[in-house]
Amino acid sequence: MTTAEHAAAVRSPRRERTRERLLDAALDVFAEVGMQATSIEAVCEAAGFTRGAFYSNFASKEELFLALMQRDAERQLGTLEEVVETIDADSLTTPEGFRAALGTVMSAVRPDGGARRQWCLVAAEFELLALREPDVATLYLTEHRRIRAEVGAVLDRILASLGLRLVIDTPTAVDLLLSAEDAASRAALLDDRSGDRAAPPDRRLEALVDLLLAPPEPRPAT
Amino acid sequence: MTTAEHAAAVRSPRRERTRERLLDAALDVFAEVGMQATSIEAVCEAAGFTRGAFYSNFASKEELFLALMQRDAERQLGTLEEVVETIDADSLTTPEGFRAALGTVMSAVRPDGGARRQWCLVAAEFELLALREPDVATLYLTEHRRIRAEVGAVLDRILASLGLRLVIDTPTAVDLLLSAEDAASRAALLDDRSGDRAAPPDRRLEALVDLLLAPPEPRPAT
DNA sequence: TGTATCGGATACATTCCTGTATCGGATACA
DNA sequence: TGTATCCGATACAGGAATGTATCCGATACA
Repeated sequence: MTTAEHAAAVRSPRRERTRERLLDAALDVFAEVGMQATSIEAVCEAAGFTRGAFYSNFASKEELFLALMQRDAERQLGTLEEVVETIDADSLTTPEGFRAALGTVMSAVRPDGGARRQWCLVAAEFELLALREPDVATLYLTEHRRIRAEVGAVLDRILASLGLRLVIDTPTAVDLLLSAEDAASRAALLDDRSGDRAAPPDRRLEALVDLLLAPPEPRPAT
Repeated sequence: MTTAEHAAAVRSPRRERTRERLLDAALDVFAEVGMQATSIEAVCEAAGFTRGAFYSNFASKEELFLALMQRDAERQLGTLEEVVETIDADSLTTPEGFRAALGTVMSAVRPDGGARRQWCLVAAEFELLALREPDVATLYLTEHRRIRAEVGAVLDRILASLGLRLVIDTPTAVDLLLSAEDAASRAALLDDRSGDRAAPPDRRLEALVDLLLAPPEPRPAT
């Protein structure tokens, strides 16, 4: 603990490098076998260090995990802001533009490609940890509120430039969008993992966007 | 392993009782500290047994966990069917009736009260396990498909008796409803855990129902 | 290039958990 | 009530991960 406080204070380039390597390795290993199931030893081995290096940088496995979450949250917010620039460049005039822009935003918030799986798994574990430990809960919440606020602001800007407003308030819409996105990502990974190649594509997000944007009147049954 | 296969075959009342007690204890402990973090020893202690009892009933901690998930899935489907009976008794003629009936269905699928927290935590861990191990994934998926199918059937019946149909297809609507419900539950637990008493109530589900049921035209910005 | 400091490696003691083999008491049935 | 069977308790051996104390080599700076 004293060691870790020391490490937090002193910032040498060498320290920073091994911290990064440890965090990268942790992401891999945590995603593969789960954070609870991974030993500190396993992370160190994956990073090419011994436990000595670990204990001179982190006090515990949980501290490492939280550091990882924080780092990646920063990165996400960064890419989100980058993407927002891109959107501003477009001239948004049609609902199609809205859909495209929203898709861009969502894919910025939730990474894709190989990192998507890792992100999904580790984020789920972060939430799980937050559901149990109050300290982690507040950390998790503040982080997520930042992202939700950012997405909400972007959404508002897009809508304003389109001259539209949604049926429901923006924060709730953002909640719905993000939770649908998360659920859809996990469902896709589940289908993939179960070897179910014939799984139907997930229509959740598109359907939700349709509902939010251009909802027709309910029709009598045919 | 041989022991467990034996146990699976033989069904004495005594065995059944200790199995139940072990499962109940497992639910408590798993929910409290997480399934990976709990030792078999801890479950046995909570159940008032020693590890000898455990190993004569289950082969591994994972087998125990899966048995628990299966038992509670059965129970959920059971209560869901009970609730469906209740709904049929009502005379559904108004959209308000729809909202009320849908609420009943949702609360049947996702238990409330003290069990809600436990269910949330353990279900999240189940999903996480499924995201990693293919066997668990197929198990998880078949189970969830049963529930989704059941909820979808109920939804269709309700809509038919109202003479309405939704803007989007029922399966997608069910997916949206269930994932919104799950996300809202978790968010509520998170707020609770972080001690955030001033957290605004979650409007996700209501908003989604509104969107699904009586969506007005998008309005120009004021 | 010499040197002091920093940081990762090594070794060790400790703790906890697991799985199995065996024992003894409870239970069900005549 | 007697008895055979079943099942949970006990004891033991082995393994694995943790945290710490210490050491030594690399790095940065004069």
